[in-house]
Amino acid sequence: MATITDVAQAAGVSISTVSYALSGKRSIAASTRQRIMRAIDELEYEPNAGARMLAGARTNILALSAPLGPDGHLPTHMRFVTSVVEAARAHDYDVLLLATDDEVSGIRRAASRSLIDGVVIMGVATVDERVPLVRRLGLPSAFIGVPPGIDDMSCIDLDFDRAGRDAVAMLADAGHAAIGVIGHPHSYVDRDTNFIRRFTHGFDEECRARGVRTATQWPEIGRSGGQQAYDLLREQLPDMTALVFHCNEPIVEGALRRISELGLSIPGDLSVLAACASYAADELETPLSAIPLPLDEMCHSAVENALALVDALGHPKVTLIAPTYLDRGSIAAPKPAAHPA
Amino acid sequence: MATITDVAQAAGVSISTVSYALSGKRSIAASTRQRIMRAIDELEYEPNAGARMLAGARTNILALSAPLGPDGHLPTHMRFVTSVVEAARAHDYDVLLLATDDEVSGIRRAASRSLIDGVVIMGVATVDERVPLVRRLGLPSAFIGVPPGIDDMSCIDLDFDRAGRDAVAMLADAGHAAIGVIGHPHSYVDRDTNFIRRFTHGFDEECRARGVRTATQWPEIGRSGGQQAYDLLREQLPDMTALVFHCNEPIVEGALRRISELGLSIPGDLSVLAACASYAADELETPLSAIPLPLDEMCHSAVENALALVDALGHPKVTLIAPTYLDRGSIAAPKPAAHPA
DNA sequence: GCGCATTGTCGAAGCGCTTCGACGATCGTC
DNA sequence: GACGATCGTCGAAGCGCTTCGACAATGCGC
Repeated sequence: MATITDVAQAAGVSISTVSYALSGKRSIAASTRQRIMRAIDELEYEPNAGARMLAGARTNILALSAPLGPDGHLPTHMRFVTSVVEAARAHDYDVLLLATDDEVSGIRRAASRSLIDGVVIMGVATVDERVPLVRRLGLPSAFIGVPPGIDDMSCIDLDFDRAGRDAVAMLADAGHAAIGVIGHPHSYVDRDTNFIRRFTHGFDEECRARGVRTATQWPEIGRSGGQQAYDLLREQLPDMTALVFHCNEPIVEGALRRISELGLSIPGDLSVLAACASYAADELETPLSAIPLPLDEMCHSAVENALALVDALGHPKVTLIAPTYLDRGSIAAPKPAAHPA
Repeated sequence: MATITDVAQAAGVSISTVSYALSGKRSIAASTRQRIMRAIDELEYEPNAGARMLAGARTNILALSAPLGPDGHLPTHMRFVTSVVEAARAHDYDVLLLATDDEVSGIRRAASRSLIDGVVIMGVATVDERVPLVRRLGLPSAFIGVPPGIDDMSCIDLDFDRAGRDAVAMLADAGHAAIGVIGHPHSYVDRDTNFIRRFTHGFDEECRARGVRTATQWPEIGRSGGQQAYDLLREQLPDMTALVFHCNEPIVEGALRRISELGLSIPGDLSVLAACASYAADELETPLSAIPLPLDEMCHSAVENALALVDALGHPKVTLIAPTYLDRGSIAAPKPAAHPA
């Protein structure tokens, strides 16, 4: 392993000159810089991480606090994790993965050891212990998700409220007067997960404003949960002509299967919208029109937010990403005066 | 942030005494040790990671090289990642996640910066560039998976060859003479993924030894791939009475759906075995008997292997975990002289 | 020409810890 | 009593880097 001293000797300068050439914090003559860079290439020099951390108080490591509970949706989780790693790499940052159940102790440990420059926090609960922790630590932090009532933190999220409204508007504009919702597993709801509340709030408000009748089922996890939820919805809302999925793909698949078993066609008999979909709604057996979850954009923004705070260039801000719409033909006007579902 | 100097002052000893009390590398009087530990508690001291790395050449970070290709199975991947993180935590190690496409540069970077003590490598291809890299770097490395012809590395894996043999034996013992296989997506096979070759080798050898006829389909990714694979298998092996899945759950689900559509019952008309299942085969619509992938055991062993090499306590070894069997009633004797599938 | 600002480079200090070498006190054996 | 081993603790060096303060040379404006 070549050290900075080796590079300095090879380039015929002092080690501080090498350090400045790398950091750009002082002017270096072009010819000197070239000599140094050549020496670095030839010696395959990589700065020692421990020395950099100790001397410069910058580690180039972000923690990702990504607790995976027993009911977590693995594909979505993995997508988030991967996207954060990619975004961090673009800034020469590595990601230390904190995936244990007790994420508070993970953050505390890594921060207290001065091992991380900042943290990206996902899986944000309504009352999230990580908020006061990072506040107390003064740790540059970026949330993927918005804990309610928090405005002194950097948060990025889809505008779930808007998404709920848009979902209703879209279906109401197509003529639907009775819209069912299959939501996330009730275990998420029991945990008072904030994004669900925001979506539901927007959805319900828009229904009220437009005189649309609605009912929601919070299913069990898994395909059978989706099937049962659809059956229950049909009882609750017998004239339902449109269905909104605000849940992940196993539930969606279960419900779609049930719809198919009942001989209902999409969108002929039932219009379907996948709202805030983290999955590829076009790869389902029936491709669904969707309001997609802008997962990559969220992750990239979260990393930018965290690094802005690390560099003291930014201040905490809450950013909501406007929902978009992907039309895959699963929405149409309801059949006249029929009771299709 | 309290430093070791603060602790030493509070305990009335030198900083080297504090260091020895923490490391246990020199004898410390019990009363002195107590004074020190009390000071550590009161000051909430955590050692500075950079200083430890620089002074002691031990980082307490393992890298996890976990490349996720475009056809990767996200749930399985996430399970592996989580399990490695958990295993590392048990040894007070954190995990640096290298999930970028070019995993060779990730390992090289982290090692060259002396940022990691070792690396756990998953997603092992038959010809894997990471093998010569870690060999050249002399980096303590543990593979989840066995690159063929490699015996100077620490590898842990299920004994896929044995699993293939056991699958045949189990079904042949129940009386099946024609067994179909739905394997992993052909894109995996195109990549010459070694665990598939080992499973297939054991499977085919055991079929030959027992005079069992067999055919294999390598489907497209996804549910429809599973459905098509099953249909093709029925054409290839019209008297097929048993089916082995050696693939992940979307394909399994697609094939199971097709089986159900054809009005076939499991195990009455068709015996089914999930081989090397990384998913919870008991949570499928039809719970399947399975040879499970011992994912957690593999990950924990890999971490142990890596740390043994870090501590220079172990030498590279290849360990194959014997397959186990979970009976969930999806295997029975074939119907006499019928052509059920 | 003089003074000030900029460019370019240097040596030294020090970040927080680990570990080496040393020393004093105590104990056990001859 | 003398010697060697062990226990217990210390101060100093140094790990590889960043950054401070300083200095010399050069360029520009008055």
